[in-house]
Amino acid sequence: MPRGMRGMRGMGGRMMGSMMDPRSRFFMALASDQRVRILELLKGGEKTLSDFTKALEIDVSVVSRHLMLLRGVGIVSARREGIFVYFNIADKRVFDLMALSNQIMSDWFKQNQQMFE
Amino acid sequence: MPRGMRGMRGMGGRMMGSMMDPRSRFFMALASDQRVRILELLKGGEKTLSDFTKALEIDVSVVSRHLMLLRGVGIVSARREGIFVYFNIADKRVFDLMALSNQIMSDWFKQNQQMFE
DNA sequence: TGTGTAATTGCATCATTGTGCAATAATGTA
DNA sequence: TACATTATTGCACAATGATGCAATTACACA
Repeated sequence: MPRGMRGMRGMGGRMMGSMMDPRSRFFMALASDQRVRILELLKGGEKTLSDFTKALEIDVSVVSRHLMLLRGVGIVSARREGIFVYFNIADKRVFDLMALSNQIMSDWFKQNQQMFE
Repeated sequence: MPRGMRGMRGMGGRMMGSMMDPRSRFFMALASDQRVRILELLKGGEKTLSDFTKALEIDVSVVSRHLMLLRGVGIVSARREGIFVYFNIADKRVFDLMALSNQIMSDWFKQNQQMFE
C-alpha cells in the first residue's frame, strides 16, 4: 500500500534555489530577519551599503548579499553615483505587504492568547 | 581598518529557527513551493492530509510537516473529525497577501522586460 | 600611476530546511 | 481485542542559506 510518492530518492530534498517558483522566491526574500531590518531602514529613504553596515552591525559582505537578493526579486533598486551605490525600495507596496502580514499575525495571536493564560 | 563587525565567529550563521523574528517567520512559511501549492489547494475549501498527498504527489509525512508549519504561524487551522483531520485557511487575508506579491512581481517584470529583449 | 574609500565576489563553515522511509500514535469498526 | 485507515514523529541525508574573512573590482582624485 503506497503512501504518497515512493522511490526517486537521491536528492536530499529542496528545490534548488534559482529554479524555485517566483512566488515562493519572493517570500523567501522577505523571510530573513536581517533583510526585514534592511527594509525597515529603507522606510527612511535611500541608503548606501555603509549606512546599513553601521546600523546593523554585520559584515559589509553580508549586507551586500542581502541587498543583491532583494534586488533580484524587484524589491530593492540601486543607483550608482560615483563611489557610492544608493539603495532604495523599488516598490513601496512591499510595505503594505509587511503591514498586512503583521495584522494577520497580531490578530491570530490575540485570538489564541487564551491558550497561554 | 575594521570593515563592519569582525570577530564573534563560531556560529555558521543564521538565526536558529524558532527564535526568529515573527515577521520573518511568517514569510518563511510562505517561502516554499510546496506550501504555496498547499495554500492554493485550500482556495477550494478544507481538505484532509490524504487529499493534499494525492494532489501533490509527495510523501504524507512531508505534507504533514508543511501543514504543521503553516499552523504554527496561524495561516492554517485544523479540526479533527474521527479518523480525519480537516485543514483549512485560518485567515483568508493570506490570499490577499499572495495576490499583492504577485502583482508586485508581475509589474516589476513588465517594467524590466526590455532588459531581456 | 598610485592611493583611498566603497562595494562585490571567492571561499569555507555550519545550522537549518526539505525530503523519504519506517515506526508510532489516534480513531473507528468488526 | 484485532484490524484498517489517517496522521504524526523519529531518524538520516543532501542541498541550501547566512555568515565572516580575504581578495578583487569600481571609482574618484591627486
